[in-house]
Amino acid sequence: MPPGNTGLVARRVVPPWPVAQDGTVTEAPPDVRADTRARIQQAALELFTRTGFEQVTADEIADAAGISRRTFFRCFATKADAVWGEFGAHVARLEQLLAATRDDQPVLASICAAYVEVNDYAAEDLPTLRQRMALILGEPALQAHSQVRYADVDRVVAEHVARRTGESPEALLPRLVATSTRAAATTAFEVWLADGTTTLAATLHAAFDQLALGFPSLRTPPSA
Amino acid sequence: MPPGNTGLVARRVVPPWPVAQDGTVTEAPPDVRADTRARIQQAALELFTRTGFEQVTADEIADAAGISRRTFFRCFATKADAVWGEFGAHVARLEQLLAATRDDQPVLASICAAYVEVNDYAAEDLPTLRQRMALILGEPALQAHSQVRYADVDRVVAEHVARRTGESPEALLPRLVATSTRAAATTAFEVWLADGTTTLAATLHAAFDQLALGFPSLRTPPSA
DNA sequence: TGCCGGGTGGCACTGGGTGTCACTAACGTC
DNA sequence: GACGTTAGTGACACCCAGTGCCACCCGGCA
Repeated sequence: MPPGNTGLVARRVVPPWPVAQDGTVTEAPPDVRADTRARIQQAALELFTRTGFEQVTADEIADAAGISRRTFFRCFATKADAVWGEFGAHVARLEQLLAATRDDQPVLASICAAYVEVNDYAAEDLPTLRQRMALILGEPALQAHSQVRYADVDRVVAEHVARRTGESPEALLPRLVATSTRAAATTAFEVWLADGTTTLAATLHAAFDQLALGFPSLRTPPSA
Repeated sequence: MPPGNTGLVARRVVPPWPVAQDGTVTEAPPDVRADTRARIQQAALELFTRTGFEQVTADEIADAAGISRRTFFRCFATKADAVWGEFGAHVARLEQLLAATRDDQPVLASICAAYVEVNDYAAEDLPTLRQRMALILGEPALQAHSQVRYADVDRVVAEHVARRTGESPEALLPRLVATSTRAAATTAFEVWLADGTTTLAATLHAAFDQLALGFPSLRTPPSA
């Protein structure tokens, strides 16, 4: 991912097969599909951020990425999916982390640690992450779509809780832990985005602490 | 709202202006728009439940409701909106209930009580509620759309918490309480729907208790 | 050389949603 | 009673997301 490419994305001039950013031609395209996917993602993120998700048509993204509209929809089932990087891989990683959890740790702590680790991005990737999350949390259409993606996360977390407690993944507690921890995670993301001075990890921990302690600061009514 | 009309909805035979279910013509239509809205809702709910949300076209709903496609989209901005009854009124009522809360009650208890009261349906309305919620929680497209509607709920709850704690509605705690209580509410709905033996109110209370106590059953690790 | 298979582009089609215009039924006014 | 006004409506054209289909191109392989 070339940094310093904040300007225009390649437009139509991109040759059919991958040329590295410095201009050298990679002789044997290792994975054509992955390269186009990446180019499309970059173009889409750029356009969405500049103009707004609804205002950008699939044709415009395709043009900017130097491919056809049809190819765009072959790489991403939905306009919205172009924003979600390799989210499936993230969910898989979350699942692995949860599976590797030691049983002597409280369940909520395990989940928190897994969330923190999955969202532990390198410093140079943070700008892209902010861009992505600002879109997902800000654009109504993407906010709606997110529910479908998060359903996978919830399923994974609920299954983990169910394993730990011996209940069914369909029972109240596992589901509730899954949905409320995800609520905590997304809220932490929102606050982190809006704030800008704190770490994502710190905000996640703060949110999970509140949740795990049952919102202690709310426990005592003003008791006038 | 005429009960006992579980059969087919009016199809095309409906005259341009309102005829009561028994056939008598109401001379002066009291509120044409509200009547068409109700007819559309009923037709949409019926068709969606029978065939699936994605499979039903706006034309089919319009036909079933005896109006034109254009009129359908004038009454409901979206196919999905036809499922959400008068949700705006529910949010407004939730807001009133929260505003009327006594300050000597713990915040979470107030929110729980408000949720329970807003969702306190008469026995004869429960079937429709189940139908509606089964669609919203089951159909991916509606599940996605729900996020947008719930954003209003979250805003209302966050503002209430902010008032009670003196924080900004944009701060972590108010947002977190809003999103996680909503998570609790929707999870309770899911479990209530799937179960069928419990009360919605009881399930809501159970979920809120877990949340308010910080998931006590998870607190102690197996401590082998 | 011919065959095969994957990535692609072009094209037509469905369906959600919108803007516009014309029609009609109330309603009030002169 | 003729007139303008207004709200609800239907018809039509349009944009755009997404899909199915087919033809093409190109690298690999017998």
